[in-house]
Formats: sequence, C-alpha cells, structure tokens
Amino acid sequence: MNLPTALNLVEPLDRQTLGERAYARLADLLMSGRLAPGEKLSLRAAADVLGVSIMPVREAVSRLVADKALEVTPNRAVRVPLMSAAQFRDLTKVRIAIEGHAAAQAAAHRDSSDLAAIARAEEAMRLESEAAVPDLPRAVELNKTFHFAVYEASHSPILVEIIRALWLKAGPVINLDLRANPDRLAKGDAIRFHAAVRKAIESGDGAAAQAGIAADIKGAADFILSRGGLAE
Amino acid sequence: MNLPTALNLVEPLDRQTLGERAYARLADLLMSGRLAPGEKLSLRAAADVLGVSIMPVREAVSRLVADKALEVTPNRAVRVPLMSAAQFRDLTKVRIAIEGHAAAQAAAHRDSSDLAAIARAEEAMRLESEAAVPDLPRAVELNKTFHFAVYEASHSPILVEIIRALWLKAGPVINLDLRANPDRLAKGDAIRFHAAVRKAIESGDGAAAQAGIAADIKGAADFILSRGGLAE
DNA sequence: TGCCGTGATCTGTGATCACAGTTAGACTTG
DNA sequence: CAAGTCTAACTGTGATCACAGATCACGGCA
Repeated sequence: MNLPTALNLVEPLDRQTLGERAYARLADLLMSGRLAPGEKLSLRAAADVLGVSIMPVREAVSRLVADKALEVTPNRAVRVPLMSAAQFRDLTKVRIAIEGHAAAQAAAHRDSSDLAAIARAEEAMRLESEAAVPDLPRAVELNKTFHFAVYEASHSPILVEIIRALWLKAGPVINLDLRANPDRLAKGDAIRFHAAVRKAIESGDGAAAQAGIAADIKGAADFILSRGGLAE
Repeated sequence: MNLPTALNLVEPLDRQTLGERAYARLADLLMSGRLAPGEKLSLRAAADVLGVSIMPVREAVSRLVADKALEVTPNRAVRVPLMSAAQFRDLTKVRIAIEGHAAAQAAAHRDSSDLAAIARAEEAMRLESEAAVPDLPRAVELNKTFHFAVYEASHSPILVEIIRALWLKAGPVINLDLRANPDRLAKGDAIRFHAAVRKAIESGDGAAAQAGIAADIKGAADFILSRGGLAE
C-alpha cells in the first residue's frame, strides 16, 4: 500500500446509523428539558416526526429505557419517568459525589486546551445571563457546555459517560423549570459558582473545584425542590 | 373493588419481555467473564441459542452497546470490546472512586437486614475460597454477590445502577482470568479485604469501608495488569 | 508456487407485517 | 340526561423479509 498517508488519517467515522441519530435527537430533548416528566411518547409518532420507520426509534428508545431516561409503563406507554422528591434527592446526592469528583480530577489533569474551552464556556454563559433579556433555552445549553467542558478536562471518558447518563435523568426535572423561569438565572448563583470552579481548575485546586460544582448542583436542586413540583 | 388486599401487593412485575430476558442473559455472561474481550457475537446465532427471533437479541445488544459493554465495529461485527491497559486503568480509577463512595454510604445508611445480607455473602465467599478445590466460577459469582450486598446497603438505586454498568465493562477483563487462575483467590487478599469491609460497615466506619473496597478493587486490577494480557 | 479476483455466505440495519392488549369515543340503553 | 357498553384506533412487542456491505474460501492466472 503506497498510498499517501492522508488516507491513513481518516478515523473510524463512527456508525451514523439512523438509530444513532434518533438517539441523539431524543437525548438532546431530554437533557435540555424540552420533554417534561410524565410526557408520553409514541414510537410511531416520533418516527413520523423524524421521517424514518419505527425501527430506529425503537432502538433509541430501548437505549433510553435502559438508562432509565425513559420508561415503558405496564400499559405499554413510553413516557418520561415521573420523579419523586426522594428520588430527586438521591439523584442530586449522586451527582454531587460524581460530578464533584470529576471536577477535582479536572483540576489535576487539565491541559491548556481544556482551560481554554472552560474559559470560553464560562464567558459565554456569563454574557448570556447578564443580557437584558436572557435567552433561557440558550442559557440551559451553555450551562451544559460549561459543565461538560469541566468534566472532559478530567480526561476520563468513562466518568464523562456516567455523568451524561445522570444528566439524561436530571434534565427533564431541572431544565424544564429553568427554561421557563428566569428567577434562578437572574439570581446569578450559577454564574458565581462557575467562575469559582474555573479559577479553581486553573490554579489546580481540586478541593475548591469540587466544592464549586457541588454548590452549583445543590443550588439548582434546592431551587427545584423549593418550587415543590415533585410528588410524594 | 372489594377484593382482598393481597392483590394490591403485587408489584409492577416489570416487563418480562423477551428482550429483557435476552438482556439479562447476555449481561450475566459479560459480568461473570464467560465472554472474553474480542469475542464476536452474532445476532442470529445468539437468537438461535436463546430460542427466539433476532428482534429481542437486537434490543438487548443495542442496550449493551449503549453501555459500551459491547461494541459494533465499523465492519458490522458485534464483539466484546478490547480494552487497552490505559482504558483499564481509567476504569479502575473510576470504580475505586464510585464503589468506594458507595461503601462509605453503606456504612452510614445500612440497616440490620443489610448487615445480615453482607455477613451471609462474606461468609459464603470465605467458605468457598477456603475449600480444598475452590469452584472458581462460583467464587466469581459469590464475589459479585458480596460487593452488591454492600452497594445495596447504600440505599441509592442510582449508585447501584451505575456500578452495575461498570461491572458490565470490567467483567470480561477481570473475571476471565479469575475463572481460570486460582492464584489470586488462593492468596486470600480478597477474603481479608471483604472481612475488613464488613467490619467497617457494621461499625459505621465509612472511611475504612471505602479503603477496604478500594484495596480490593486495586488488588484485583493490579493482578490483571501484572499478567500483561492487555494491549498497548 | 504464489497472488489476485470473484462469488457464496454471513453481518447488522431498516422496513413491513402481525398480534395482543389498552384506550378513548360514540352509541345505545336505562 | 346520565351511565354503561362496545367498537375502532391506537400502543409496544415480536417475527419476517429486504438490502448493502464485509468476509472468506475457492479457483484461475502469472
């Protein structure tokens, strides 16, 4: 094989199957809170919207059900799971433990490109939240970008994947409110925590980074719990 | 509805679909190390073995692929992922962090029935490993039982589910060797760590429980790494 | 003897059909 | 007019068919 080396550089180009794309679409809807807890989802209807047969949707949904980001009730209805306050508290505790750990790891293992990505994400969200009329859905998206810029800096793909699954569960509960309520964003807690996390990671202070992420998560969770929309 | 209350006690009886059963079977094969890294898996062949059509197998496999417990190569072949030494180290670090955390939580939240289950599991594995000719596959199974008895005592379903996913990835690498090599079991490290973990959880010492689990995981991982079967 | 082309067979992916169970709405009945 | 009943349209699940691409072994050419 005497071909130019350029051909050797093409990466695997991971499977762009229809099922994969359907999964990405549904996962994004969940994470950003555009699907509310309790909302039903029909395979055939979703297939129609996505312009494919139900097969790719079936695969996507079965994955999300496995992740407990969706559930199929005994009556054969797919829906976003309803979360009790107790379950939400458990989820929040786990998120604080794992995402806090990831932030601490990020402070230890970040390289310069990680720092650049984190700084960029932090600034973008700060600007958006200080705007006269903040675009809430966009703020939710930027918040996600910042958090994952931090977690990616841990250089632990497995950790990042676990956190992604956690966000899949938390998204509908957390971001549904955030998309509609400017209150918490206006309060500016998240912005301050993000700045603290960024500084901690830049200076390599793992404990501070962990504390900042924990405070950010707890702040958002307490806000949700105080609004009292959760059952039990 | 004037039926006896007994009927109200039947729990949801979660969907016993064929896909669910296929998933359970394949997951068990992976966790116990009966499927080796690199081993290929044909949907149709698996469907034949399980006595169903390929549809339930497809669902099970797509779930396991989502969990990265299986992978489908660009050449359309499903196989157990090969793990590099670096990936295995990452996985081990994450396991130590998360399973250690779960053990600490177990020490804080365990009730008497948890303690009984842990004690029972610890004793069963100790007896098996002290037998003249230990049944290695059974020892692997008992090891799993003990660990999950501990994690269940954390009373955090989300944490347990995350750990299950981690074991799905680690199983083929760790238990493949353990099923064939009596060396590590004979050395008795695991037994001692388990006893320490049990005692720590009984006395409510979270730090000690965490340290014990960490040592157990690290011991097994170092054993695998020292055998040098991993690529890169 | 060594190498390359070639076709049969296998792979996962997607679409379609079939089915049992549920739901909701319209119709009938008291 | 209200309540019960029955049908028609939906639900997810499973099986089967169709297809493009990859693999591998066989046979012919150099």
